[in-house]
Amino acid sequence: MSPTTAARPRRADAARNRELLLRAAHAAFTERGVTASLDDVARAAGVGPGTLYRHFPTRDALVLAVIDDGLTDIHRLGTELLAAGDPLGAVREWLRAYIEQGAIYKGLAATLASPPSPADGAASTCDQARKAGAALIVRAVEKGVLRADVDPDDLLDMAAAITWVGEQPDRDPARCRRLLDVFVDGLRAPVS
Amino acid sequence: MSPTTAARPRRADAARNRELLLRAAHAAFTERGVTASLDDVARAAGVGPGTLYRHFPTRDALVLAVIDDGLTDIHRLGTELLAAGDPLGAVREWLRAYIEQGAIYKGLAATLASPPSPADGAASTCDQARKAGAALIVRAVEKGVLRADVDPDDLLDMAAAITWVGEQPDRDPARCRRLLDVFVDGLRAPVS
DNA sequence: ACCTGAACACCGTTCAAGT
DNA sequence: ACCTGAACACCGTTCAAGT
Repeated sequence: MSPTTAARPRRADAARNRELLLRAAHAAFTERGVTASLDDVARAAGVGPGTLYRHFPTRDALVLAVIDDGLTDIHRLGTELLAAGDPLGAVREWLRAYIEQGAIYKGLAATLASPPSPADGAASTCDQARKAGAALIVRAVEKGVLRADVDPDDLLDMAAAITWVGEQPDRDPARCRRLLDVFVDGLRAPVS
Repeated sequence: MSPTTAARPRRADAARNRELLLRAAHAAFTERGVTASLDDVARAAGVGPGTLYRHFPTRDALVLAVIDDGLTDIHRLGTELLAAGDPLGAVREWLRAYIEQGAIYKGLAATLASPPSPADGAASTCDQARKAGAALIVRAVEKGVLRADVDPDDLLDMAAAITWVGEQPDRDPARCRRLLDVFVDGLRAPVS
């Protein structure tokens, strides 16, 4: 699926360069995190730095374009879970997927927490994904399985924050899963 | 109080340069966050870049030296709260202070969460502060006011993560306080 | 319409020369 | 023992020239 954050190039060579850049960026981000040198990315893609900037005017634009498919998956998962039952389990499962998505590149948590709004005013894929998660949280609160004082944005921020914890040195993925479980558990409505 | 992370210079001009660097770094970090240019810091202090590196071999060393007094305060607060009663309130108050300390410079959360261990093997001021907090958490668990599955390191990580949330664009301090309250509330032992 | 790559500014880090 | 500042490598970003 094509990202909503960047126009699809019309010329064949431009489309090809875009694809090469995305592949090179994925490799570089995987190895060195989202702060990887953009010069290196351009070199690995076999294009000049100017071409990279033409396709992706900011680092965040490149990062979000690279994970666009993943964010689409998160969005779809959210709508599917909303259609099914189990409001609390849905929140848990979606948050887990959101956190896992953030864990693929070091430094990604900040971009997920504050995705730059696209210039055209449309909602970015990241925004759409987060909205799907927020809808699940709202339902869980309305159904009375999450505490009434839970704010969807707060919960999304905390999920990104847990991803951030996983980016720190010497934290294993198990710690993030445990943090999420402990956290969601603490937000369950008391069975009064 | 002198930091444990760097040797105190013997010569008067060296001690003075160290002080000038700390002041300049504080100003730069306040304005631009902990990623402020070290060249700028050296220039503002009126010394060459080599002098900065001689006093503070890494950026983290400089950052931790600048906030050393603040960390000492956090440490002292921890020991005082441990001597007094109210195990749950003590944890809450200490975490609030820890989070506020992390909020003084943008980007500080990561350093607080993973302070580099000093070469001499001694505990850094940051380590000592965190240990004081961990002791409060352990007591609260033992007294049965926090859930038994709460791990001190997990809680310290979550506090740093909340600080990190506050570093993101468009999050006001009220959000961090609310996050901490919601979080600690969720970790309270059920009054069975 | 798009690409190239030189050019510029900036930054981190080291180190030879100095006092 | 400590300082200076030149030097080097690297990176982000722009833009004139090209196709």
